[in-house]
Amino acid sequence: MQHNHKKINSELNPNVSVDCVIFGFDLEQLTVLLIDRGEISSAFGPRMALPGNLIYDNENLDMAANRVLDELTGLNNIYLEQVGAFGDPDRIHKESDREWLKSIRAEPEARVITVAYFTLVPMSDYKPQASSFAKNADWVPVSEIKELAFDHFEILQAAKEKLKQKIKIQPIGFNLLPEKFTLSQLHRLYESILDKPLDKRNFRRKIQKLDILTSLREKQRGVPHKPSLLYEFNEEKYQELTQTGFDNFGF
Amino acid sequence: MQHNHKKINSELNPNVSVDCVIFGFDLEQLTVLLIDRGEISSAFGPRMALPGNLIYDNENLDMAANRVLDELTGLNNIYLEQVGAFGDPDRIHKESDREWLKSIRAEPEARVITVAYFTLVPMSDYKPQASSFAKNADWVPVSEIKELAFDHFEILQAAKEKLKQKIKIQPIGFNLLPEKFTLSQLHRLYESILDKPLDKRNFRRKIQKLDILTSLREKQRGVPHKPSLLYEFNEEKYQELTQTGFDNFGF
DNA sequence: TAGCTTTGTGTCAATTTTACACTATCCAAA
DNA sequence: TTTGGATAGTGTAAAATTGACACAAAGCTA
Repeated sequence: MQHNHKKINSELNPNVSVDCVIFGFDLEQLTVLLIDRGEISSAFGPRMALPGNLIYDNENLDMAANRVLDELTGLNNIYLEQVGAFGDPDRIHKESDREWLKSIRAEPEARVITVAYFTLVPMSDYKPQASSFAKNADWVPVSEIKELAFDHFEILQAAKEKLKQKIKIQPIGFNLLPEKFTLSQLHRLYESILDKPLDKRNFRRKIQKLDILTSLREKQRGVPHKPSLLYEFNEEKYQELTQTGFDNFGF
Repeated sequence: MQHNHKKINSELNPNVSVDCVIFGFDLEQLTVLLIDRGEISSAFGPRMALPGNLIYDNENLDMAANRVLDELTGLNNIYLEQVGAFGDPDRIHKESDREWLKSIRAEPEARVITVAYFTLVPMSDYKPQASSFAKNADWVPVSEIKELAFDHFEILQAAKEKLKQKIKIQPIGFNLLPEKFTLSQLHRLYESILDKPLDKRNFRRKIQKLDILTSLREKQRGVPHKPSLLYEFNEEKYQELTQTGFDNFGF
């Protein structure tokens, strides 16, 4: 698959990269989009990594993050929020990482600081397509991730932390479910992100009070238990809310 | 443009800098530590800037921030927290900034992304001493700052925002007052940071409930009004609190 | 000693939080 | 067709928190 980007008249900046932590939700658990670097000749070490790469010298960081994400996974036009900068001098110098970098970078030994970004997307709308040096790109449950290339595991932890904070302040996470969803799914989503159990009744009460869900007259079908009512997310009310601002959405 | 990135100890990395937003409180208002770049030959433009400079190629970001802060202002050994990365390709290319950079940098035209840090310190404990390219270093009330060098004004805004968030989650700000302080001073501090009035009685109630203040048997002296009781900050209880974690300290 | 300035204090109503258990509905298997 | 398994859906009462609000006390100064 070919990507068509605006032509960029510049060279790569050997010292600065971006990495993207794209969270999704498979209705069971929180997932994150990873690329597979493939078998790394002689070395062992994690094959999986966050999608990321060097920036161009004349490109701003947000755009670089979007470009890199697109190049590696085919996801494009996504609002990304910064996690922070990671700049340990030897963050990319584990033996296996080094070996891999030699195969893809002009200056594999250069000091690189990276700026990490994150966001949430509805998994169903985004089917990753690996290209460039990504041998594969796919959603992986966060709970299954034990190690990643470079310092990407650390970056992932930081992104999770940001996410926890953010969900207490903004009703994100709705746009991460399919168009029609159940309150239980939303409930599970919040529990996945906050990583702790939430009382069912209290959760439902609180969410409903936000008044950003519209209940459809439609039920789940084909489930081997009492079917749930389906809900839709009300974008309009949501916009209203974020305008007014609300500090008070903690669990 | 040529970059030279051999791993020589103590070579400056031309593409990455750090900037520090050090907040203080003069018992009246929130202040921030700025350096004065002095008269910039022909150009006009803001003279004041956040203390910041390029990192060394083998130095991690946190240490770089501390080193640079020390070099420019004499403040050292301070815990700094990241604000984020700022990387607009022409963030340092206003005419007046350019001219100044020519006088202090080997590669004044290089693309530089900067990682900003912030913290709060008790002003009384830190007397800035300008050196290196800082002609002067001093505390300036945040409310008086209208413009700064480079994108530093934008960085300052972002740091203020972080600070607002942080103070709602952690009882910072105590260590920013003198050892003995009054509740009114603490009250004013919170109002300065949150940039809105807080009800006196409710504020006092809420703060006291935290149980991290010990009331001294001592009064203010020499004030032309009813003297206030003095309080001390109880570090022990504070540690306990941050352990337990508390989500619930909003105003 | 009168006046100015800031400190310090309490209550009530409204809202929010927390803890907690049982019935209803669907599917599948017997 | 009945039964069992699974999840959905629902209400209340006690406790804690929030928000609004006004006046006397203490020190200084003129």
